[in-house]
Amino acid sequence: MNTLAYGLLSMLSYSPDSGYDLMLKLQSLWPAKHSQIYPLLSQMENDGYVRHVLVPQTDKPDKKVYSLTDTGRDALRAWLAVPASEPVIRDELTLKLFAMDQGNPEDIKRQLELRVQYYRDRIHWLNCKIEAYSMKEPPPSRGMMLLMQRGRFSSESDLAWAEWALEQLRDE
Amino acid sequence: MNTLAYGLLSMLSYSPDSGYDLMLKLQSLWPAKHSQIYPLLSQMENDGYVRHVLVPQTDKPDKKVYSLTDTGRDALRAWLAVPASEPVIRDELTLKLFAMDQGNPEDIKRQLELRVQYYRDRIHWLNCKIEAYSMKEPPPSRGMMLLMQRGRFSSESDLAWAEWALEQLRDE
DNA sequence: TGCACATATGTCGGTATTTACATATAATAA
DNA sequence: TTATTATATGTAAATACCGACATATGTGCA
Repeated sequence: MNTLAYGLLSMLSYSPDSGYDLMLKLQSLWPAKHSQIYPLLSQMENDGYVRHVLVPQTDKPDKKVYSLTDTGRDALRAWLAVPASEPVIRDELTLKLFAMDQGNPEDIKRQLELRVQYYRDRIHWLNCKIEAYSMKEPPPSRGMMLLMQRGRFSSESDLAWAEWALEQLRDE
Repeated sequence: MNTLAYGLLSMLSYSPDSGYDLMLKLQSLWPAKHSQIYPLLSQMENDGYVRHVLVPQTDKPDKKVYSLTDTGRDALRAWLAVPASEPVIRDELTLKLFAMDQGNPEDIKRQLELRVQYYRDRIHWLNCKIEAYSMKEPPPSRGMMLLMQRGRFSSESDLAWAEWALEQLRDE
């Protein structure tokens, strides 16, 4: 039971779901490919944390819908009580900025511009999501709201930094 | 040559350094354990990107000091020109917030408080580092300043969010 | 009809990363 | 004296993660 496994349990605590959809929904919280998700779900089922039923579909391929077992819900509860480990951020751009004196300034500027666009897109996506959720009945969970606000906070701050950094570089 | 390897080349582009010190200095940019650094440095030396000399010390154990070769500097320059991949953030706390309705609210609050302290410490550490650098002669590289400012931006924003989130939870 | 694409699940091989095991030197504190 | 800590380097085993390969269904478009 690694962090990804608890991420799956967390998702399933809301509602049963297929591996495919779990994979899509997890991307913003704990990115993982389907090749990591599917075997992990089998293993978790083998260990008794989840179970699945086959759901036939007419408009799409059939799917396996997983749900929490009591064991799974207990494991989730226990995990929630232990302090979260520190966040890890891996961003190649920080390394390139660090070494930028060795390269072409234009290349670095182009990469910062790409990053500015990345953050703008992210903010737009978040705003759409927040709007969609605010229309929902019943209103989404507290945790969900906290997370979406966090996305806003940090994306706005990252965007502000990237734009500021670009100005710094243009001034030279 | 993976991202970590380019991180090492980036560090070495400033000055020759030991594997041990490279490991320490990389923690804030691309975290890695010594067990990953040492074999990678050997391999990079084998491939001609770096070379090392043995430096005896009297107050500490002897060390291997690595430096860039011309091949290494060329590789670094080429890497700087290709667009950086998107950042990856892995934070267990986001998953726990997402699933918090399943657990004890007090546990979540405690973890948010720990995180508030984490960001405060980080900001303090960054401020010390920025002050230390601003006294240096000659002044540090542009990239270094951009990175330290980024650390400030995002830590302040994360701190603000964590404190806001705690208030939200206390209000219930 | 053929093609591309989203949905859906899976395996395999390789790379990246961590944890644990191992060793050695020098300073410092108990 | 002994223990601990920081410095310094390394290996081995296990885990986490990714990219490629593989297959199949249903939709929409040319």
